Amino acid sequence: MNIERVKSQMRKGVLEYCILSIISKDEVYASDILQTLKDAKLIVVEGTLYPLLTRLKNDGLLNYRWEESTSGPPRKYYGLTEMGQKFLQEMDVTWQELVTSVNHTTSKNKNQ
Amino acid sequence: MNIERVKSQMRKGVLEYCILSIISKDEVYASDILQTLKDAKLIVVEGTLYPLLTRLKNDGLLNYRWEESTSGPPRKYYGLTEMGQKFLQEMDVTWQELVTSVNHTTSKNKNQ
DNA sequence: CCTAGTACTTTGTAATACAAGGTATCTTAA
DNA sequence: TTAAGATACCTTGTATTACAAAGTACTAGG
Repeated sequence: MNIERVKSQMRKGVLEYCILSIISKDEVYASDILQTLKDAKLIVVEGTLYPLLTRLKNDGLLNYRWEESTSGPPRKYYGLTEMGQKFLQEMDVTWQELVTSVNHTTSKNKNQ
Repeated sequence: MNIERVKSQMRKGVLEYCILSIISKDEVYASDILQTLKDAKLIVVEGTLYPLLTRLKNDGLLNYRWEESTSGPPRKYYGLTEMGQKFLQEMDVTWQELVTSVNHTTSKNKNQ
């Protein structure tokens, strides 16, 4: 048991939410997403992200288009589907509710 | 893919944190914890909680004492060890950092 | 071509939440 | 005294999924 495992656990739950949110702002490809998450200290590795993107696509929340790159192989640029946008809105609510619940449960005041 | 799965996912990451926090406020037994979590809309079932309490105890974060009940079999009342208290403090920080990271990542403003 | 860099994919493993069922203890009431 | 119901704790099997590590494929530059 160490704090890193806890951090990893907490991250898991919000990964999909953060990824959908990142994609909602701009068409991006995997490396962009990794960099954005890294900047936000939400560390994720390739082997986690790629299967997750595939899953979200198969669930109809994402779509993508191939785009040529001037510095390597072509990239998959992801965007939100209409369904993805609706889902993201629900996740916004879910996240806010979770924050409220956790802050309430963990508040120092015993009788709350 | 449905929003319930997402909620469940998000809950997972903070379960240990909430449970340690609940125990830090008062000596409680499993049913107390379940009720507190339920009140906070952090639904958990027995089959999840018991193994988790055992794990936290084996990791040295919790201890317990048996106490007779006037309305059924004896109960295990859990308390935090010194190590558990320290760990809880680290989790407080970890949770705050996560909230900051997620809110940052999912803010509507593209350039933040 | 060969090497280095970039991008995407796959495979195996470990962790763990949950559903469902099980065991043990205690109280109550006939 | 015993059967039924309630309470409390525990176990097993399954599915999900993050991660590490290794693999495949494409491009550019010398």
